Order: sequence, then C-alpha cells, then structure tokens
Amino acid sequence: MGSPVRNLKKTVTFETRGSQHRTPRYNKKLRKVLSASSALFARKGFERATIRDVSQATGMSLAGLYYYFRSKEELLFLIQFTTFESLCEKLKEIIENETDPQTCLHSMINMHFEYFIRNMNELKICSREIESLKGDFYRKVAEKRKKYFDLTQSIFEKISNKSGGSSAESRLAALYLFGTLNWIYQWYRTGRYPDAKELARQLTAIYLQGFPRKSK
Amino acid sequence: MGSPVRNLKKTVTFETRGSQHRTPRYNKKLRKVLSASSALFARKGFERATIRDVSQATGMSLAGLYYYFRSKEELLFLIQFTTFESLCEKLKEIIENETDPQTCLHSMINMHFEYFIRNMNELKICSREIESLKGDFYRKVAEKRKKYFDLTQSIFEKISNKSGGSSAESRLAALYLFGTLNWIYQWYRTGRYPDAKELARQLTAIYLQGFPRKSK
DNA sequence: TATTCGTTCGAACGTCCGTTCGAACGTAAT
DNA sequence: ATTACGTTCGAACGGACGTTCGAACGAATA
Repeated sequence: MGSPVRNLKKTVTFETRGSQHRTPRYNKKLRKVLSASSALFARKGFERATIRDVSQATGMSLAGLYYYFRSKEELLFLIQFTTFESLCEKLKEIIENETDPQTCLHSMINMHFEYFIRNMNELKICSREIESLKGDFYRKVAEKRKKYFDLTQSIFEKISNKSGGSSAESRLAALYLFGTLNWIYQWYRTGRYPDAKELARQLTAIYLQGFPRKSK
Repeated sequence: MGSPVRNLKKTVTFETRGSQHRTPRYNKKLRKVLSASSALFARKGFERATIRDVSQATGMSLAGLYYYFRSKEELLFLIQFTTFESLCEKLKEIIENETDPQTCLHSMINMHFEYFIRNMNELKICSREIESLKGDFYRKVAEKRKKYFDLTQSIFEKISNKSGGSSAESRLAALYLFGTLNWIYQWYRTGRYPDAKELARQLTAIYLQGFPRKSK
C-alpha cells in the first residue's frame, strides 16, 4: 500500500489528527521528518535545501524518506498547510471569545508573536516560501492563508466600525500588519528582544494610538 | 581584458555612474541584462530563475552573457546593491532637508512607496532574496541595508525624542515599519489600489495616530 | 585594406538534484 | 516456523544547472 500522505491532496481528511491513519511508529517518524525539514528549509531556503540534507539530518536513507512523502513539494505543503490551519484555529477562538475589538487586536498580535517564538522555523517558511508551491498545493495553502487574513481584517473592521461591510482602510491596515508580522523572522533572535507579550503590547499600541511622540 | 564588472567587489567605484568604465554599448547592454534578470528573479525567484532564462529573455547566448558578469550571484548582488544605494541617497536627502520629524516620516514612507511602484522587480528582490547571497556579496549588501534602516530609525528617534541616543522603542518601530514596506510586493497590484501618495498617507497616519477608531 | 580589440557564440564539462526500483529487513500475527 | 506487511535501503537514472573554452564575428582605428 502506498503512503497515506498520498491522499492528502484529495481527501481533505488528512490531518495529523491523532494518529488514525497509520501506526504510531509511522506518525512519529513523519513528525520527525517534518521537523527536520522545517529546520532545513528555514535555514537554507526551500530550493537550496536538498532531500539529501533531510536524509543526513534524520539519519534515514534517501529512498527511505520517500516512504513518508511523495515529493519535496508535498513536504513544503505539509509544513505550510498545518501551520496556517493551526493559526486559523487559534485566531477563530480569539475572535469568538473576545468582544472588545481593540482587546481582540491585542490578543491576535500577542498570539501571533507567541506562536512565532514557539515555531520559528515553520513561520519563517510560511512567510518566505509563499511562492514556492504551484498548482493545487499552492491553492490549498493560499486558501488557508486568506482565511487567516480575512479574520484579521474583520478585527480592523470592528474597530473602525463603518457600519459593516469591508472597507478599504481595514483591508490596508491588515495588509500593513501582516507585513510586520511576516517580517519578524528577519530580525528576531532569541534572548535579544523583549518577550512576546511586550512586543505585542508595543505593536498593538502603534496600531491603536500611533508611535508615542514627544510631549512638547 | 576581463569584464570591468570583475572589479566591483574591490574598487567600490563601480556604479553605473554615467558610463566611464566602458563603451556606451557595453553599459547599455549591461543595463538590459540587469533589467531582464530583475524581471526573472522577481517572477521565479533567484534560485528557480536560470541563466538560460536570462539568455532567452535577452536573446543573447549563454556564454555571451558571461561577458557582463562573473557569476549568477554577482548578478543578484548588482541588483540589490544599486537598489539599496539608490534608496539610501534618496532617504539621506529627505532627512537633510526636512526638519519636522513627523513630516520626515511621511516623506520617507511616501518615497519608499513611489520607489516601489517604479521599481517593483528590484524591490521585490531586495526583500525576498536577502539570504540568497553569501560572503562578501552578502556583507556589502547588508551594509547598505543597515544604512537604510539606521536612517529610518533616526527618524523615529527624533519623533520620540528621548533626549538623543537610540531607544529600543524606535528600533522596534523601524523594524515594524520595514516589515510593512518589505511586504508590499506580496499584495500590491497596479491599478487595484490607491496611488502611492494615498497609501503613504494612510500608513503614516497609523504610525502617528493609530488606526482610526470609531467615535462612540 | 590590414589590424586591433571589444563582443558573441556553439558546444561541451562536471556536478548536483529529485526521484525510482527491486530487494531486503524487522516485527507481529497465524 | 511461516506468513504478511510495514519499513528501509543501495544504487542508479535522467535531467537541469552554472560555468568555461577557444574560435569567430564586427566595428572602429591606423
């Protein structure tokens, strides 16, 4: 029988939801492969990282790896898709449980910072390798990414509250914010900056009150 | 005699400043090669775009291209370096001529948006391919990039005016802003958004007053 | 016309990459 | 012990890529 990963593109019901599809051994090793790949894709970039790198990092043989995925592209897809899905779920929960729009924005930014710090490799790959996938892989990821974006935009809409409907301003604000969030991996280094909570506080303050000016 | 581009790494005096180094014909064709490369690197990414693509786009032969550069990496270097240098010069002039810090921030953001719209390929490459260069090439570009960043940070310092010295807040604000600016290429499409002036106005407003909230 | 030198090219070299194949291994059930 | 199946691997294929070489071209100079 082929690897169950092969069904990912068609069944939609593929997640590492528990471990229904395969033996625990299989699922454990798949996670190990994904983790090693994430580290390599993050450090070298998707194109420059090779399957041979993954082989060396995991101690598995070249051919042995292909038992866990069908192509290098699918490997990237799995990383990006599960990451965006995870972010979407967290954001959905925030929006559902927080009524005040401003606090909601703060929670969203804080969640993203914290998620970034705990999954730096994956988020770097989600920001930097957006255009590395093609066809169905690309579309599936773009869909999730759009969902994450739309949820964020809806927060800005509640803040500006132009009697419902999606305004151009809130769309732009969300795009600006996404730029900042997707750029974090370029400068953040562990231990050299305030923690996620503090970073989120400052960034939220900018979006709600602006950068603090001098008081004449 | 070898191509004068070979001296770029050592002489520092290499710019396409007029056309002192070579025949007008040479300089004209070099610009053509750089322009075609920019379009390809922007569309496909540096790794996926091949010298053969450049050959096809310019109508030149594979070997003929190497008369204008020594390696594919140098090609990327030339694009990034000249772009950042150009941005630095424009920003320096703004900072020297504008005394009000808030207006200065507005001018900087406006300049960047306008430069982006007129050089989308190059700016996309400067944002996305930061980690594609190594060694001296990387360092030279990083130096220019840092200059551009430091100039921007200095504007925030004047705005917050914590009696001189570089504050952590202004550094972070500059990083946040850079994220937004370096992300524009991901969403901006000609004709579908307000013009540069309007985009700059909105983004500046966020950084100075925050995103406009509803008035209760 | 002869010479020079900047410019162009066809053809190939060597390397590295993603992927595949069939055989073999290990483990748990029969 | 035998079977069945999930898992692993050595070895190789086919192709694409960056780069190079020596020869040839062409426009300006003498």
